[in-house]
Amino acid sequence: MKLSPSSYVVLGMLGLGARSGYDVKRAVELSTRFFWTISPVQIYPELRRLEDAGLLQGRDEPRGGRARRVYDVTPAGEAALREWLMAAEELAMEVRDKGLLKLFFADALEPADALAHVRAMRERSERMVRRFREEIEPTAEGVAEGSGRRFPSIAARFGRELNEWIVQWCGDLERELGSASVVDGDGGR
Amino acid sequence: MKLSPSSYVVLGMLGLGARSGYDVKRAVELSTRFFWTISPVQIYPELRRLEDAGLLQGRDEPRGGRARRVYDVTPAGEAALREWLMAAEELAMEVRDKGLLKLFFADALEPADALAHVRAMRERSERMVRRFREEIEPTAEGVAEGSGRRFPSIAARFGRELNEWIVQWCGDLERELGSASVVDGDGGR
DNA sequence: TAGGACATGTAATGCGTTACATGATTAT
DNA sequence: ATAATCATGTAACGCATTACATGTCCTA
Repeated sequence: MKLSPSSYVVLGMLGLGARSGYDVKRAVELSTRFFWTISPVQIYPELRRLEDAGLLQGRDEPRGGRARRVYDVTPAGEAALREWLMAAEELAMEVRDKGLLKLFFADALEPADALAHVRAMRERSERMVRRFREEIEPTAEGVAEGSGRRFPSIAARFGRELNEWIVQWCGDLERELGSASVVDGDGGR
Repeated sequence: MKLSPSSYVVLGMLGLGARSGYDVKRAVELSTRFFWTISPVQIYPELRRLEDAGLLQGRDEPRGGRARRVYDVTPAGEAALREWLMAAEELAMEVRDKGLLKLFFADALEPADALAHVRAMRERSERMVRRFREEIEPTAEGVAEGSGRRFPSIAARFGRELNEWIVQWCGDLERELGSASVVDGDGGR
């Protein structure tokens, strides 16, 4: 029985206090989404698999007439999570960024259009910074105050500061491209 | 006929001077790989599709007895690339980073192990910085000197500087975590 | 009383990877 | 002679998304 990183997202979220599949879904939307997306539909089958493997203990706990199944992490589940966290494996970071991809090919555009594209990239990260500030970091800090878990908040800080860095970088590039009416031989700093 | 971003990677690489599928494969490995991976196997069917759509013109050009098919971008292909580059669409950046994911759940670890994990993340980005410096940026600068195309080099600079930023960030976090944990003293073992 | 959040799924599809497969040319 | 690189694929599989589907509870 091999678990994927997505399995550990589900397992880990239950460890952080989520009880139902729906809790996991909401928690993911406010946190790991930004560095590990899983779609809502795969959460429920994953919960079943983890229960079959003995890493979760589930029971039905309907809210009124509404079906609902809640889970607890078993000692075996906690051990499996820790084992995965400590495993020395490739930590490969994969990025799929249409913005950067288009930037790469931007020589096919007029300079003004290339500049507009960099501006769009900057604005995208500005929106992300706001999103982190207003939603994600406050939620993560709530977790820290409630349970003493500090790393969700640290990961959120990474997300915000990364996007702040991108905003800065795009701003610099905009100035570089804007002032490059004259052909320069110097590649920059 | 809808083209995916991966289609435009192939189309764009031919626009940047690649001639065969194999050329595209090598170019991707040294450039877009880091923000848009496509696996070698999907390049060849993609070339056929683009040719069927009239965006490429291919012809067989064997090297000795070795089969080889080379492609030229048609005017329709150039137009399609420009149109995609200018399209106002979501530039969604997706990141799949096991390192960050594990950091998010690192409260389940002993402080010393969490610190070791941040160190591993830093070392990963240090390797990436070297990779960019030694392979990717020189290649991209070769393109710039050869053809005047500057954006591949700008994208490479983004990759290096981003990883430099991550190295910095992880270093800061290591100091923050190191000074907080009075418990372990094996930092210099 | 209607809309949104809660709660959980199924079915079909597509995308991409892994593993496998072939064979020629060039450098050592 | 052998390894590495050039060059191009096929087949099977699995993961993940999209679209669809169902029904309850709460709030304005």
